[in-house]
Amino acid sequence: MFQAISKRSVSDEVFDQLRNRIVSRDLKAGEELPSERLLSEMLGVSRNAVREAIKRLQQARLVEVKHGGMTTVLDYRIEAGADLLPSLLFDRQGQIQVDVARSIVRMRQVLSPEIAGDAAVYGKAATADRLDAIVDEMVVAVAPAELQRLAFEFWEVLVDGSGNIAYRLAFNSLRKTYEPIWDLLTQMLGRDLQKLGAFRKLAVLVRQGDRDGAMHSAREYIDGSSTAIYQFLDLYEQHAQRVSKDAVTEGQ
Amino acid sequence: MFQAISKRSVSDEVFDQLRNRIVSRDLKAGEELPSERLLSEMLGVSRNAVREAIKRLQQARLVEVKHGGMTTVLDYRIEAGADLLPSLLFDRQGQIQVDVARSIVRMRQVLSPEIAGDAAVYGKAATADRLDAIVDEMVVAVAPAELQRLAFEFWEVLVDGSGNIAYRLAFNSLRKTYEPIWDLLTQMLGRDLQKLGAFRKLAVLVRQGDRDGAMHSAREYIDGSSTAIYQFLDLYEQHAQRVSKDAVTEGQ
DNA sequence: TGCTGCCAACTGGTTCTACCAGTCTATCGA
DNA sequence: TCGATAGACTGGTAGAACCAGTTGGCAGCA
Repeated sequence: MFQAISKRSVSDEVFDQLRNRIVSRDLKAGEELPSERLLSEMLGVSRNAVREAIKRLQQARLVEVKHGGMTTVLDYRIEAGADLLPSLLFDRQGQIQVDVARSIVRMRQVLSPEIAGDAAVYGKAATADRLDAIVDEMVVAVAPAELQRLAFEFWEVLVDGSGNIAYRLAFNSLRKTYEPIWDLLTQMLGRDLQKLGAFRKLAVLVRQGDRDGAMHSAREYIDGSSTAIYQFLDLYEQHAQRVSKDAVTEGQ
Repeated sequence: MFQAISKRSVSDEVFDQLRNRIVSRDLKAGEELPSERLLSEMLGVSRNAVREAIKRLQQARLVEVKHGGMTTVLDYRIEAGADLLPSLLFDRQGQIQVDVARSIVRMRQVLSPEIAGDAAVYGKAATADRLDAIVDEMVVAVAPAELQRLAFEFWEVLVDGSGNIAYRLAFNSLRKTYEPIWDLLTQMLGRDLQKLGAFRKLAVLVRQGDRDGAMHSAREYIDGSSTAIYQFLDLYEQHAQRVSKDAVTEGQ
């Protein structure tokens, strides 16, 4: 009914604005940011807020700060970490960057079988128990949104079971990236989420410690759902091109 | 001879201290941080510096800040991104966290063949040219350190060639993680870096657009160097256990 | 008794001002 | 011409004052 009011802080606003200008190449690598005092004046905020934003840009390795000198923009493709992905997924018009989306899906596609395999080897009975419990919930779930939530939780448990902290943190970054298009994903994955047999089978293989079996089974499922997303992205791309072409035509 | 004096800013110091307390479970998930005013008093710094540090913790998803309420610690294993890896690699005594290191090597091992395969498909001639140029340099390189630099640059070019921004940013995170143990890596990889034939072959396969060949060749090489690292980590682990056991014995 | 509303004492959010500490450059003197 | 230096930038730090949410207790009313 009512939804919480999002009250973004001033420094968050400054951070977003600067970050967007950097990832959109509006501010190119090597260029210098205006001085803190100038920025605070231009944006109508305190120098404090600007400093907090720049500290965060520095942490994200989007800029380099030098005491006494100017703050310069870095090449985010070389320096930035996976935490930048969410802000790369959409362009300034709010359109999905199809190549970015494809990259993310591909990485998930590649990592998932390995995660399942490692979970089969290193996961304890507790992992298999949790997986079974989730599948049990999926069986009685009706709403696609609920099914999707459980499916993603299934993978989170597998990631946990793999005992690999690098997988875990990388998956966290991916999760943060597709959270904004959660509902869209529900539509894309509709059919694949119905394949409860695949989930059940995977849970069994993990319990049996069958590395190859789990990998194969995981690959089979994840390839399917990845293909569904790729197909959507292809359509989205064609649609976006057609729209932008129309816009050009109208402009003439 | 002389090395630059690291003049860490106050807020960096505060950030590091709080982050370390969180990743070492000294501050557990759900616990509350002292208020900004109290923290600034305890640490003997301005509230300004504390705020900058907390803003960064917030960005790293290590804490949750609520206007009017207390700032609480989050579970970094669930929330944090891959950028946290560097600070997980060492414990408080400066010892390598072997399981974290293994995780990172494993992820690199899994991603690398896929990256090589994608680079073979999506990389242009320019990618193959750059790879050849690097191998040419490797042939005349003598110092192991120089060889290692070139080998890692080789992989960076492959990641670029794959055209996958998610791979790119994930690799950036991994790179930042093993930068602190760069010299140690030189020792571990000594023999594998001599395998110039493997690099040359990979470059050729990428130029030919041979996806499966590039993947296979990359897997062959990366499995070898990964094994070398795993073996070192096993020894390191045994040594660390022996030392800690001795320490206990001495304490008796 | 139990609910409502308000107030006080916290919390983080924001803005100033003043000053410290590096870096760069133009200018002046040897 | 060269080099030292003064001044005008840059970011770094501190502190005070105030705004803005949250919480809990207390007074007052039903």
